[in-house]
Amino acid sequence: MPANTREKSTAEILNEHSVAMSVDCVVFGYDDTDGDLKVLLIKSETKEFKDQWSLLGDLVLPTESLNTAATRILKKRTGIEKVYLEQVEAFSAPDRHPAGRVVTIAYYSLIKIEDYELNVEKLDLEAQWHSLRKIKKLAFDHKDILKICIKRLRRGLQESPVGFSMLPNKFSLKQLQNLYEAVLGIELDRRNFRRKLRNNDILIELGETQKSVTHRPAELYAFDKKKYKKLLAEGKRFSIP
Amino acid sequence: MPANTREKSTAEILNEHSVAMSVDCVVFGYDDTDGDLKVLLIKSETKEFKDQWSLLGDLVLPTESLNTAATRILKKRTGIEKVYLEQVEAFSAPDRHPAGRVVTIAYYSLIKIEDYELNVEKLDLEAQWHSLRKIKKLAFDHKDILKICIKRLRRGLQESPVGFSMLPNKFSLKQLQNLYEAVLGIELDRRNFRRKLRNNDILIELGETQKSVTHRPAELYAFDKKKYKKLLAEGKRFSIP
DNA sequence: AAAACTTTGTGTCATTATGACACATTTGAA
DNA sequence: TTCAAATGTGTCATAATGACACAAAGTTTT
Repeated sequence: MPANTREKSTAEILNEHSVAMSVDCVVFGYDDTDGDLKVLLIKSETKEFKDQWSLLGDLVLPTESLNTAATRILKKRTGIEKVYLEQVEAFSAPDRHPAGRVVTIAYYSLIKIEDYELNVEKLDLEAQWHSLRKIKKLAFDHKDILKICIKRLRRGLQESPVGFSMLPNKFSLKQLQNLYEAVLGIELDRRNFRRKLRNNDILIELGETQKSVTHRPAELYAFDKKKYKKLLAEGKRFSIP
Repeated sequence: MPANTREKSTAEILNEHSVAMSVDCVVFGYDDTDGDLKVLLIKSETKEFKDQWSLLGDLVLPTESLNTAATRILKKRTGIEKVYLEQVEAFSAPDRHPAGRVVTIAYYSLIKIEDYELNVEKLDLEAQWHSLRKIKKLAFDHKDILKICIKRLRRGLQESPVGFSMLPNKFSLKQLQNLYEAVLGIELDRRNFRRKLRNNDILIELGETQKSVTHRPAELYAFDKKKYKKLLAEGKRFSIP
């Protein structure tokens, strides 16, 4: 790709074209206690955005891939190693960072809030969950990034079974529906939702029921990866609604 | 995002984390004469990939956004200014470029082959069209990039009316169907395809017909942006099939 | 001039997916 | 025992889809 020149070496040219790169992660979690989709945020460490909340990000090291950087950031900020992670988009407005040129690659990631909470004390984690609908302003262009990431999450949720990454391993269909409603921002008919799930056949009924509820307890299910692969192998696609 | 430190300035830190960035464009065109989806390629200018074909790319300048870089590359390589352009994904394997660290952002772009051909002589353009199904090997990781871009194009084609960017302003439904079949790699039923188009109501019948064909001439249509906006405003989505 | 050829253009029908909706079931609490 | 508050299931009308056959408009051939 470098233009042909007589004077400069390729290495010099690369060096002259260098810019700082960062990775910013939108970490989604679903809180069934209040039915809100939440995002992990930290207080910005950049003085220009003092006291403002920001996404979880860091500069990319010169020798690591972007996925590695994203994984590293998530490990550092949540203590969790294996997370659902998806690259979303590069944000590159030349003036997006006050200290200089920084191109950032946005990722979104899905974790179980309970997994994070387990690590908070042990690892002295500082990120906090914020309800999506309450987030007004963020540092840098992080609000834009968040917006795009939500779009992507919505799409993902409708055409692949990613939602389970935000639920406990055992969950009720009601919880699953709540999650879909929270993310998509629409109401779903319980009966139609359940029918759809039944037709897709990607869940396994655990034979257990919800405990300590003051009404009829719900059946608990788990996502069955094998069933899902089988569905894909048959050329079918998971889709909601 | 930069870590807090006592010694180094933020500018220094950014500098130490700098890497070269490039933009690589997959330029798609549809050739109705042979029914093939094609891609513009040039001979690689990097000595390690001498005589190999490569995507249209360049290093990103320190002050331009990625979209600006992509537009600049397309202008230079095709002479066309207003093109359909979509950012796809960042490719960041640390060893993907032999001369050093270069993270590349892939774009795909749709143009009319005829528009390109109009400029070839005038601007002495060197890129050439290659049938997708004949491309075996490309420089760098460009084959991987191409693969991902095709996926994205397929998705785009099914859920938004982007195909028209690769057709002449006046086209027959047969041409449109050929394009869909070429891109998606599947056969479509003519009657069902036309019904779908009719239901989406985004075309305008021009009242003209195909000329100099040895059989019944086809009606010519144009894509109607207003109709499409109206469709979206009604909350409906364009989809094929 | 008529017949043959080639491709465009349209309609029907069975099947499947969707959206709207009502009632029975299971638990704990009163 | 009854009540309250959920979970869980079935039906029906409508819309979307896939499979399919025949008529229409040109050109070429005879």
